[in-house]
Amino acid sequence: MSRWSPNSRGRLEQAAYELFLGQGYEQTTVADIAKRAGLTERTFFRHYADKREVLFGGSAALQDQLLRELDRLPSTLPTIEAVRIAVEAIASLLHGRRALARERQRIVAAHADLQERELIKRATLTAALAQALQRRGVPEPAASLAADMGIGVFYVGFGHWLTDPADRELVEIVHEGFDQLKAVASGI
Amino acid sequence: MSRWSPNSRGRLEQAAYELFLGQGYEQTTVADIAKRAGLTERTFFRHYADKREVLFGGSAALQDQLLRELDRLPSTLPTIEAVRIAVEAIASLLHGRRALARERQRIVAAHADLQERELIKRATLTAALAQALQRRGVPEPAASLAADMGIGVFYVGFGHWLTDPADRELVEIVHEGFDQLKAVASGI
DNA sequence: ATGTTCATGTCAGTTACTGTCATCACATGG
DNA sequence: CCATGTGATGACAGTAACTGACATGAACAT
Repeated sequence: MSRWSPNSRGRLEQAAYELFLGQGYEQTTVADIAKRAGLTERTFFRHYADKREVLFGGSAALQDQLLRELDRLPSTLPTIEAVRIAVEAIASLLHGRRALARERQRIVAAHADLQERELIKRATLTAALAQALQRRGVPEPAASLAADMGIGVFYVGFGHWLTDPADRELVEIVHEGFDQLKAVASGI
Repeated sequence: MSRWSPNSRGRLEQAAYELFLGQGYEQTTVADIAKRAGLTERTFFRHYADKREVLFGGSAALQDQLLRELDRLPSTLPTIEAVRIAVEAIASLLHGRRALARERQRIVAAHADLQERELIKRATLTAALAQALQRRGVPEPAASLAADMGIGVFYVGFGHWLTDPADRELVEIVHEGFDQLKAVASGI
């Protein structure tokens, strides 16, 4: 058997969530998190570049899925349709995780430095999408605009998904978001 | 005469710029900055919430000017025109400071944590503008959209201003940016 | 067997940031 | 002219985020 318990990264993430929710983000030290995960502080920083990053482990998966989905699509598709399908793919990734997402949102909303991190993740995602669209042959500035709109629709929908009392699925909300976007853009 | 030399905040800012440019942002400690300004580290943190903030002293002035200019304008003006005039007002605030802005940009571009701060400043500015527009009677989501567009035009123009070899004034660039925005929005 | 790799531990160090109290020029009011 | 704030700064100790360097030992390859 292995020298160390498996999935140390996941254990760190889980420990962090438990402590952040139980005693607050600021009141939780990295040493606390590591201890609860049965590891040392030094090892935490081998898995996460800094304390905030433990709350953003999912964004890499999101970006991967977005780009992979885009690659699967025929390049004959209109740009906005390709973006819609790719964004809906990452929306479906969050299926059944609304409670978790809400808890995470509560933590992030309460701390300015976490919001900073969220903004740069969004900017990175947008830039990656814009670049992928350019690789598909979409010229500038259409690629950047389409990326902005697509990620914008995703985040707006995400906010609704978290706060709306009705529990519609995020994919649905995002789908309708694109309908509305088209309506606004065509001046209806 | 006064017990302390005047303008300690300004001295801290100047010292910070000199050191950041001379020996790099990371290599410069807050103690270094304070010492060069003839103050102590503790006093630095009384003027700036953290080390990064010393590079963002101007954004408060920007926001003030933006909102003040907007208040001066008659509410009969179309929303986009009001936004244009207010944004052009803050663009004129940077007149003659291009060299300084370029140096600052070089520092910010090289450090992810500074970019995070820049993004949240932009988001704050956008939110403040959207709120001011709502106070003028602009309904949602038009207020938020107009704010996004206005600040977007400003930042895109700012980027061109810094990188373009031709030295057109920022106000001009921003003015034309709004023209282009209108053209794109009306489907030309 | 033997060497290598790789995730982790250990430990010492730096630096950003905070709380608390002292100091003392200046203003203000009597 | 004296007493009494007030406000910006200094002094100092402390916490916690983050880093560099080296050690360890199970797993794995040869």
